[in-house]
Amino acid sequence: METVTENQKVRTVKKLEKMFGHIDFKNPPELCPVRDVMSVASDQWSTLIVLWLGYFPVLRFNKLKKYVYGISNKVLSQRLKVLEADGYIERKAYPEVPIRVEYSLTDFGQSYVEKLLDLAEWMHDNSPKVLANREKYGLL
Amino acid sequence: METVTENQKVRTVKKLEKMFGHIDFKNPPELCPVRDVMSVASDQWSTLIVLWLGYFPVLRFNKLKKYVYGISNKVLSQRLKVLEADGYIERKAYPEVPIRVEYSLTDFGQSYVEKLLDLAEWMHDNSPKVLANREKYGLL
DNA sequence: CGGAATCCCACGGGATACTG
DNA sequence: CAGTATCCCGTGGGATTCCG
Repeated sequence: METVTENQKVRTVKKLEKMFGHIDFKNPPELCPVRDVMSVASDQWSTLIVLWLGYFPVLRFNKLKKYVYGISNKVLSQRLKVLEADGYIERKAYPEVPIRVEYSLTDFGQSYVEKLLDLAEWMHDNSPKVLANREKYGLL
Repeated sequence: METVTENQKVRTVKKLEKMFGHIDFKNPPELCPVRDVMSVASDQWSTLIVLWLGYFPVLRFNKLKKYVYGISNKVLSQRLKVLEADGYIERKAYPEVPIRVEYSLTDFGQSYVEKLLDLAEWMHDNSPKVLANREKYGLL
């Protein structure tokens, strides 16, 4: 059970002040990190990909597809491209026959995984609570 | 610049082991917290809603719609319902005319915001790096 | 004011087949 | 093996209207 102190709340507000305080809603802000950057990396499939690459230091396309079960070829290669472009992962192709391609986290991606994993762990620990809520809510 | 030590990596793997280690890919796992719970709360619109409710202790529908600019009525009320069902937020309706409805974080939601904010801050701090990567990647 | 309802379209994304 | 290309479908979600 996590109790939230008033002090924590105040600190939270302060942080959010820095992130959101300056936004002018008349003129849509140029660029919002949460919208533009975080939404990409925190997409449902991308998070799974990144987490699995945090688990195994290096993975090939089809392994990844197996672990991130349910993902299609199209979406997987799409997400991999974006994650590479944004600097989270690295792609190494070996010109053998048949070709071999290895994906791994960059240092940047590794530090992202640490953060993401904090959240994932919290979700993991609290999912029973959420599911209980859901059910209770459904019964009303 | 964040350097990732080998020790950190090892701890990361250990955590992921606990979360993912037991999964059997032949039979799709019953329920995965990251897929089922996290994906809901970490949806792009939901994160923005939750963060704004961390900023302002209580918000009404139209205020929320203003802050989470770009969101439609439909999606906003949809997300609010889900967030309420999952226990992150609380909805209070005052039977005045015209009716007034106030949304706020539950204690549970507040503790979620703390976690989410950690990630958002990291994104905020690192978005320049990501955007630089993106551009460089685009030029190749 | 806070939504629910309706309509409608774009496009995200699944399945399959094909290629370097 | 690692994707790309194609096709096709479902639905998420935007705009608008209406109701309590």
